[in-house]
Amino acid sequence: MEFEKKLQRIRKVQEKLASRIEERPLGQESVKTIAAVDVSYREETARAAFVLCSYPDCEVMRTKVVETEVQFPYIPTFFFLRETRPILLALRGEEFDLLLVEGHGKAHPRGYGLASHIGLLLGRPVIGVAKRPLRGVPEKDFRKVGKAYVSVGHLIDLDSAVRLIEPLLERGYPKPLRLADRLSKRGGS
DNA sequence: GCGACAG
DNA sequence: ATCTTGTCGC
Repeated sequence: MEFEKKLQRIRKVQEKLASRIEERPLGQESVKTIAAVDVSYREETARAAFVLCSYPDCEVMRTKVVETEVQFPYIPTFFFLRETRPILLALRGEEFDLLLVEGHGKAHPRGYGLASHIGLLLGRPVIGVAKRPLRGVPEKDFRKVGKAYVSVGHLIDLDSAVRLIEPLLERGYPKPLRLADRLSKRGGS
């Protein structure tokens, strides 16, 4: 089956899974720890960094870096195919009240981006945070917070996501994600 | 040929 | 994301 045919099949899956995403308020009081994950690449190796911080103080409590073989190329709106594996590996055995993922959640053409997928798989609250918006996405599905485009991943609503992200802004971007980004590039190894 | 989008 | 020095622009 050719490439475009496979993508068409995956589009259907995304639309189906999107209906399982749960949006609901998440109070700041219930968040004591917040985690962030980001992935960098070097040849055919994906390196995922995990950072756990206290909330809202944002003191780093723990970090981790893992590496795995790249499984998929980057295809806009199918980003989750490329980063799900390395991210799940980095999150294995970790605990947190809320997770920040580098990439969109509901702010996606089919309402199902990487952050949505990770949230559904984990069954934990997740917020999608990206540096740029995707084309053709309803403005109501995301919010510009500082320099970041925030959207619902899973088990949280947009207003709660925005309120929870604001205290973490540093130079316009959530500190935990900046740390994860830096760690995935020049940490360990 | 046209258009071009998370990382 | 990654390749990469200096340079154009706010």
